[in-house]
Amino acid sequence: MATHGTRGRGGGRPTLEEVAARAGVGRGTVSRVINGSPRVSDATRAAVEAAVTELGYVPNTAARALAANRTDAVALVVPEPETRFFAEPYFSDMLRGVGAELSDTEMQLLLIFAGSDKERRRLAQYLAAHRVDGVLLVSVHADDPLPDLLAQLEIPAVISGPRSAAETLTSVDSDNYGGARSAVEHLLSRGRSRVAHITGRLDVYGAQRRADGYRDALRDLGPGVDPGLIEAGDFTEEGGTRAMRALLERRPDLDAVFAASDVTAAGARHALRGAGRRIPDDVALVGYDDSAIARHMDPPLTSVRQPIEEMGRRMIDLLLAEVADRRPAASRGLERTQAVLATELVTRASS
Amino acid sequence: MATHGTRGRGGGRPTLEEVAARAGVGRGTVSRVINGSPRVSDATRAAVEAAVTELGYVPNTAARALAANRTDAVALVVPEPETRFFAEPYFSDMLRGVGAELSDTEMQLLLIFAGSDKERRRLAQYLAAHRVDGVLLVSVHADDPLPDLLAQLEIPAVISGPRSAAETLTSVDSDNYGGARSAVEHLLSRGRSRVAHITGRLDVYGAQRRADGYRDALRDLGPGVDPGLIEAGDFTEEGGTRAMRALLERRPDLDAVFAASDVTAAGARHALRGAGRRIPDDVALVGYDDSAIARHMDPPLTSVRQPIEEMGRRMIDLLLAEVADRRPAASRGLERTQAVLATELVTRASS
DNA sequence: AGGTGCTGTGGGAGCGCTCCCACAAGTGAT
DNA sequence: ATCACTTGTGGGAGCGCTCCCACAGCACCT
Repeated sequence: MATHGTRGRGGGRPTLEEVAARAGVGRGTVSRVINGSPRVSDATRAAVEAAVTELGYVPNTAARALAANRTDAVALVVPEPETRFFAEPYFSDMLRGVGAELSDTEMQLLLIFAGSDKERRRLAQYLAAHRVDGVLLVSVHADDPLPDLLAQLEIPAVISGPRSAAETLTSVDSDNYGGARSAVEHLLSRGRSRVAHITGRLDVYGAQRRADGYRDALRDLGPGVDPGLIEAGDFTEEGGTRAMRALLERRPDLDAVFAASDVTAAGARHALRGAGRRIPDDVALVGYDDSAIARHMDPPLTSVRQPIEEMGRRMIDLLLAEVADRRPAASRGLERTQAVLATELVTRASS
Repeated sequence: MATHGTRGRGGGRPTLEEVAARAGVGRGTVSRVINGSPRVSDATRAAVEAAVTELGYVPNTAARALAANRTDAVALVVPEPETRFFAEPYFSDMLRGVGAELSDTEMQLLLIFAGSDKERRRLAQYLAAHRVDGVLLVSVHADDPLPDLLAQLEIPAVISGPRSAAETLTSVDSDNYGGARSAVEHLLSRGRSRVAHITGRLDVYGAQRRADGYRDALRDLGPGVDPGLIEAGDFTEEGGTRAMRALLERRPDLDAVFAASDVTAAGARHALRGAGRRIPDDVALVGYDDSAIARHMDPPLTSVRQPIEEMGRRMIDLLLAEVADRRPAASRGLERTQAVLATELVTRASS
């Protein structure tokens, strides 16, 4: 409203050039100060900083992005509808870790849902436009084309659960195999011998690894693997109930169940109650994730805790390193980075 | 690594200029096609579109932002820690509406939490850099400086619950007054005459309006207002319990309670049970929000439903209109826009 | 025939930065 | 004194767009 000059000049935000004039230095020098270059004398730096403060200078992100060819933003891509995102504490824990690690950075975090086909097309467009410097991928299914798209566009990316043992992307994972083993070992050590397993969706690598851990623990420390004690679930409550019913039908003498997720365990509990089995007296139950469900279940559920928040932090660390190198790990031709974080068994009344 | 030319040329993404050359037209014409200007002949448009497809051209957002001085992004700012965001279905419903409305747009949605002081400083910096074209504000307290900052920066903004009757920002709200009235009318029509009210945080305008609706309904249709039947709550469960105990002590003969939120009602229920009152036989209970809590309560809770998803949609509509006008509603000097959406009473067993 | 509009088009100027080359001034070895 | 480097600095050249002015071509009026 107070503007009048040549063409809106004066009312706008100060530019680098104006800061330079004010500080009595050149444009390049101001840029160096702003970007923390060490090649500036203390006196000059102080003068520039004063000018920045006086003018209330804030860099223009668009100009910087154009000139430097980077966006200072990374995306957390969730290939699920919003609903699941909110329903599962996994995501919120991850987000907390990511946000915490990013908070002492200039990086901006974008949260992108790609649940529907439409959203996925938008995302593809978005990535093609290189609107982010890097991508964090969580909960990706084995057949998802997203990782390949990212590789093709040469966008740095870190995936939270590898799609397979041959994952090419940099990945961060918790020790699903070890976590499952510790759960089964725990059950065996409590004197259970007929330990059943309700798996997760077996097209998810982590679910396979949990099943592997279950099998190996029984083979190494227990009575061996009985295929009749394994039933496929899908990480859902209904799946857990259905699988538990099938197991009870097939092996009515089972005395313990290791479920691939807490939600699955909740479903299993429902079927067990329906069949009149007491937990843990008749059947011990162990879940996976150590989510709120586990704590609030009746009886409270023994569960394998994953350090999800820390996984988020590690993912950002690795991603920022790749971004700093200006290209994805794969195209550097080096061995891939696969971080695996330890899990912890949280023992409660259900086992 | 396959690059060698002048300076990385050829390996990069195609530019407008290259598309223009390919289509045999000028740069300006391609720009017009990309931006859907009507001033292009059909033949030319087709040629350009073909070139775009062949080259796989995707506009460079940074360049566009710099030249056009807009970002094609709006932010949903949540002045709460992530935790609350995930805990309350309010936000996820809102997000769904916003996302849905935005999905046929080129606009990008950013989700920004500003719970801590540190986060708020970052946000201020972010807004000062004009990294978004507009802002959606939800759940803002009366003394929050954010709206003023936005006004000062002349950034279009829409707020989800006005801070007061004198709100200067464009706002979208549900009819708190009418919703409260309908709740009380419902209780009166069921033959209750000593209807108590546990308010929300009274520094939240919506909570004031609910209290107003409660009072007016009793004055107009019932036995009048008894101040002893009103107790301040704070939207929390503990607050509900505490307030309910105080009410029972003061007016042991009350026969109905209208709580300013479902969570508050859950707290009230706890106190009522503790005092041996049956719901609804002795005391009828009505909540507000129609959240998951209401459906799962025992007995299921009658509650006032707000059309949150639609509120999200309306907010985006209004915001995009302001953004299109290139300035906040306030600085256009016109009357402010205040959308108020109707609520709906969902009757269940608690009343 | 000359105006007076349109419509469609080309391309210059400029958005505010970063990158990098050029160069002055200082430092120390020869 | 000379050379070789290092340190700090200025400013040109661009990044890839949008905006807008200029202008050609054409229709339709006087």
